[in-house]
Amino acid sequence: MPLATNDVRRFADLDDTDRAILSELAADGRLPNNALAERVGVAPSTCLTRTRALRERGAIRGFHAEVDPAAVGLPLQALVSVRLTAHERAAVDAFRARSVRLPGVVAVFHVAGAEDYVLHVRAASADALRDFVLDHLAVDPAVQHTQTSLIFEQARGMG
Amino acid sequence: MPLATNDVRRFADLDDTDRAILSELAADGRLPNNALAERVGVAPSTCLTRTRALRERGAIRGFHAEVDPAAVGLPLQALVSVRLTAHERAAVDAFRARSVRLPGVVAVFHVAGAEDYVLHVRAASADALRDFVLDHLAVDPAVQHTQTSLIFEQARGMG
DNA sequence: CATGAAACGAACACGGT
DNA sequence: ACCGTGTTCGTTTCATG
Repeated sequence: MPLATNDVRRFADLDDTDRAILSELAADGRLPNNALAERVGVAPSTCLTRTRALRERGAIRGFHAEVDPAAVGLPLQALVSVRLTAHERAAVDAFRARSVRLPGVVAVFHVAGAEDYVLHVRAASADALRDFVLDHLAVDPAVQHTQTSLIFEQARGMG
Repeated sequence: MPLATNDVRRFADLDDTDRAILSELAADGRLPNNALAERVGVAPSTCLTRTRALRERGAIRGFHAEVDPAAVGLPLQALVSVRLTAHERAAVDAFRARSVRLPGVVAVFHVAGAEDYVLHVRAASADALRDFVLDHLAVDPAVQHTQTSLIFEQARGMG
């Protein structure tokens, strides 16, 4: 089946007000609607309509709390580069589907270049990180090679 | 001065209810307090107290809208590995402080291993991505080498 | 398509258990 | 500490320009 991933209309008709709303909500996802309306310079009800439209268009994918990894007992983070044995579509898609469900996986990047995937993972300890790689990746016949880089520090940009 | 980065009390006294709240809010940051209370099995006022405490403890760092990069005109994403020329603390910290303020930077990871930093960046086009690397990284005397890997697809895990 | 007013529902502070 | 209640405030809908 053909994949219609090119939704051009997405950012074709994006107002200045829309961009302002996205920017404000990216910075503070719990900003009340009336406060948001005042910041972007429209009436609250108008702002609500805009925000709902952005949600339904897919411009806003969702709202999430940013949780301190250490608070949930996962103080360690790592980037794990993964090279697959085969590169057909089925094998690649299957690996992505599997990896996103693994415990501790924050994000999965399918990348171009020498490596196929980069996994952003959290772990409770160095042992747990090692176990994660060995038990879930190294044993996977689809995985040819992995390289784990511990994250010393992470900082968020502004997009 | 010594750096007190080991705040053990952070997850020393974390209730089962607290963990449930964090999990729910990570999945849906706009979940109303009374609905959240029902899901975790406490009274709304209790739930509000818990949530506020988690915020002030730093367990919840903030709330953010997840915005589709394509919607804001930045359809391309990449992971840029950066190796620095010097590895003294001052140089490393300075680079992090600079890189998080660069336009299009989503996240900055200071990693162990062959590379020093991995930058998660967004760009409007291949040209814009090239310009970003050349204008902001290649010209930086603190940067020895970079390697850019285009992101084909990104998926979020469940933590 | 944006606006204002009116009904609805949630957030917040208090006193009680 | 947790819970129920009342007040305050934000959200949502509808009618209108």
